[in-house]
Amino acid sequence: MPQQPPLACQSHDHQSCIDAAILAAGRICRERSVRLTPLRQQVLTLIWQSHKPLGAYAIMDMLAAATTRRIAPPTVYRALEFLLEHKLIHRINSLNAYIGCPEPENQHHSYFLICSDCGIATECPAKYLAPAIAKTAASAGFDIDDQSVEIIGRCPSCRKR
Amino acid sequence: MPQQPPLACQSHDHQSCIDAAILAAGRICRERSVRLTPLRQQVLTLIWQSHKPLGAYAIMDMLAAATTRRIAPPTVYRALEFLLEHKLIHRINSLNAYIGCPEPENQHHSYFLICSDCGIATECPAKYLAPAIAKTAASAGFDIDDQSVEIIGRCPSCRKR
DNA sequence: TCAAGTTATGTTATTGTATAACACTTTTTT
DNA sequence: AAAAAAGTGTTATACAATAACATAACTTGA
Ligand SMILES: [Zn+2]
Ligand SMILES: [Zn+2]
Ligand SMILES: [Zn+2]
Ligand SMILES: [Zn+2]
Repeated sequence: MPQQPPLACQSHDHQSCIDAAILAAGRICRERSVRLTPLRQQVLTLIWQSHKPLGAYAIMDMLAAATTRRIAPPTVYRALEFLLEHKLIHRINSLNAYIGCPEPENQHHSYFLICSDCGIATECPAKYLAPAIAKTAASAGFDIDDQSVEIIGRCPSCRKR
Repeated sequence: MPQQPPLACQSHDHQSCIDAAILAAGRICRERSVRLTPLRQQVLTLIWQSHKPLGAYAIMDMLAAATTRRIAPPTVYRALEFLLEHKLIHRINSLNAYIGCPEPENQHHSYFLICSDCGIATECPAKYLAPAIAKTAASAGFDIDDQSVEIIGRCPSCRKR
């Protein structure tokens, strides 16, 4: 089996990840006639500071630090809600945290590999998972609305150490 | 594909689900020389009152109602921790809720089908999912520690209506 | 059997996560 | 410009989980 360590686990030009995410968000919002307001863009940018899922309260603190005034939870949660709705970010249920979607323009389900060592979470290919989930649900007569797959373990980089 | 609606979604003799769970829990605890105290058994029984995942605070309220005195969170969380440790219950991350394991004596990963209509959650067969997850992780060079699969949708009973 | 050690539960306080309700401002529409 | 809609601010509160320490109950081994 060919091993393909996720980009996020390798050292890479991360600024281009951020730039691409902001550009894509702009395109999507323009296309859908919804507003990528300064606050929403700022939250998205904060989330994209790394490939590690970020909690709502961490985002709150970063916003407060950046603007030098208090930011209340609803402000953050509304921005998160918007970003989730347009699939610009995903929620990692097992961590109560949020992470940027690297391909918001391609509709897809998000399956995650999460390293418990370095904290990086990466979306993993649907190749095997999507059909397995479809078959599992079908065999039980279930209609799928949404799905959450979170695989916790150690990423290739952390395994080496 | 043969359709096999989960037992939990059909009308069935649920008392026998409860009895079986308590019996199995007793066997397991005896075998491992750990104590299924009255509190732990009571919490397990409450969780088994239905096939719907139950939140910690709901359990707290039910305990308080049953004993007519206040029960504090740690009391419940410690019981939950014990039951989780021995795999007598599972946690549903997307709901912050807990559900009984129907086969605690067979070691297995727990994959869930959750009906957003009636609230019932059922463990689904690992047949397709386990190898798909293994392949996905292997192809990314990940070492798996733990996994969480939660498929949200509509169960066969709710689809009919 | 009784003291010592261990395990379990009680209690109070606090931290972390998320939403409700209402006020105010900005943007869009007519 | 007025009305409507969308977004943000603010306060309060609900829900989820843990920390720290006190007390009670069981186990163990002289
Ligand atoms: Zn990057
Ligand atoms: Zn790692
Ligand atoms: Zn049943
Ligand atoms: Zn249902």
